[in-house]
Amino acid sequence: MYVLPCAHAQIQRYIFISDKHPLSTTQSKHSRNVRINTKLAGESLDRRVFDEIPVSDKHTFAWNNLIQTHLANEDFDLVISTYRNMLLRGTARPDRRTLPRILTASWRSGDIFTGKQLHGHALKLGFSSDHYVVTALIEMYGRLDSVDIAKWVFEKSPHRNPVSWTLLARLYIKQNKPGLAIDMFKQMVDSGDEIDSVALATAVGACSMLKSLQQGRKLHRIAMKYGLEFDALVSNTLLKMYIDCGSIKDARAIFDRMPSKDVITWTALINGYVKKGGFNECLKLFRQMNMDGLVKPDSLTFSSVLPACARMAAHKHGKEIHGYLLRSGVKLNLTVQNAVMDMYVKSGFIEYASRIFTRMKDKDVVSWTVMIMGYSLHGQGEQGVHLFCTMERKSSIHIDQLTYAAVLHACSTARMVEQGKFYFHCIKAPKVANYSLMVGLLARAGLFEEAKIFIEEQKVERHAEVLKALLDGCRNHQQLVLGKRVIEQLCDLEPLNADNYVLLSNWYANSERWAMVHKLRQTVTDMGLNPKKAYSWIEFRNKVHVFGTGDVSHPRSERIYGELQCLVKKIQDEGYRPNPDFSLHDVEEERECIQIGHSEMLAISFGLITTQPSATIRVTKNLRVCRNCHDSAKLISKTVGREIILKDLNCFHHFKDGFCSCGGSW
DNA sequence: CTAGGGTTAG
Repeated sequence: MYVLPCAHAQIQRYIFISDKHPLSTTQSKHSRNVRINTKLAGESLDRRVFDEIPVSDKHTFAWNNLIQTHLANEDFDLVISTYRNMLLRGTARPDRRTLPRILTASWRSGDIFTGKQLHGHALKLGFSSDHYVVTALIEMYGRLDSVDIAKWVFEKSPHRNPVSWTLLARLYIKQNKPGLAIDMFKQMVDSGDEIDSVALATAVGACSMLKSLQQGRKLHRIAMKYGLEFDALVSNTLLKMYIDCGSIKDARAIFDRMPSKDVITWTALINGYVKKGGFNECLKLFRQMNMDGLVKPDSLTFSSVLPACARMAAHKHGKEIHGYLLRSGVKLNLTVQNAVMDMYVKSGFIEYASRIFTRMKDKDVVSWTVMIMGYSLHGQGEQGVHLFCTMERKSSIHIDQLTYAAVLHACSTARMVEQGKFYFHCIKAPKVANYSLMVGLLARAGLFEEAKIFIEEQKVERHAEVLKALLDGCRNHQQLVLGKRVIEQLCDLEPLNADNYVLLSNWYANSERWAMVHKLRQTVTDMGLNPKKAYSWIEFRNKVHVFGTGDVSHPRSERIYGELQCLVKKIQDEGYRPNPDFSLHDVEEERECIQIGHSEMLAISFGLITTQPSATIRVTKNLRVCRNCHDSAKLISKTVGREIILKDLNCFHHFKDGFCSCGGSW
């Protein structure tokens, strides 16, 4: 730490003014050091006061420039030592442009001691009402956790300006008190002071935190009144505010009205659509942005659009965007690389993801998590657990909830019950997702008693997510009695979720209790609920072809059904028999439909007739694949000699040579 | 020659 020369005793008095001065509380310890160190600073200095330093603008200008250079290089210690030398030489007085720079250096290097000395210098030099010096002081105290002093300086300053108001509002935001930040802004408006775009944007940002659409709209009106609505900063924060407050419609409205949009504008809206699940809209926007050609996407834009591809498993779009990313010259930072990796994992190309992962020099916790989860999703649980161990051994990465969730998932996939328990106990404050994974792990391994005890002990029986994990186990192990109990608990817990009644209805249908089936169906209709519909899709020639259950709307329907009938006949000749049990099936329309009309089979059939022989078929389904379709797909992969990759709600099924990567549990 | 600001991945 540097100690600044405090030449005159008077200066020290300015720093440590009195008991009432807010600075005084933490001072007593330091004041002795100051005196000792002041002596060390040099004999000659004791005789010199700021007043005796000649005023020479030319010299001060030179010092300021030197200081500015060091500041730009982030050499904060050098900034402070240069200032020290400036004082020791005594040929140039610090001016109102000098102090803010030194103050910046002091907070940037976390040095409040120097900051407080500078405060003294500012007073002595007569800058206590200079805007730049005062705001630099407020910022310094605020940044160095002396919020009360920052407020004190603000209150005592004779002229307040938008910068000082904004700094204070930001202090409230940092303390997670957005309401007070907005109050600050309102006071500023009421005080009649001029307001500017940064102040307004800060207040709008506080609305984002509050998620208050009402407050946000008020600020929007103020922005319009002051003619700041289409200031780049203001309109971008308004756009983000509408997204954070859940109104993508308002966000879109301001976007459409903005006369000029920059990369942040586009990225914010693209991201807004992704968060809402509007993946197609997001891709459309990304395309439009590139077609317009006025704005180039940056790494943040790519990091926003890639997850949309991942979530849709739109591998062709994803690959295309990856190619565009490489050609664009955008820097491949960790975030983008992780997003690319995840896109490949989620669209079925685990081997591409793995290759990128291996070549990455720097990996962070997200990179590892994506890859561990990736292996698990693709049925390679052991690989995932192995990778987790490697990570623990090789790097000092801080493992968080999501990483543990990934390794628990991998243990579940690999049926590694003991390891799973071990990792679960490593989690410091487990979340519901972690409990669910643990229940899923036990249930998948057929340890239903243990799962029940676990649920009771951890008191998580009131979480639908946990019960659904248990139900998945029941489904895989055909535990009809327990399954029904779980379904009833689910109906109890989520009475407005139509899917639970579908489960129950299917259970009754299986035992041919049609009265109950009709009653449940009536209940769903009466409550105005909509059970989920199943559909599957496949990309072909840059178009997504979507199929519903029993869908005959596709132009090539006849051919699709013909091919399917042919294939089913073939596998039946080889001994395949469908399973009549649909008791725990979770889509009603599918239970009723003949298996040949299930959406995943239609998509697979379409894939088979449209692609090269031996090409891999990639299909995605929005819900879980049905057991009969699953078993048929295994046999079909063998009959036609093709790999079929089917992504469903929970995982990827790689059907090849009559086997599936999921090992029969999903 | 000086001050406060907006978009990103599991």
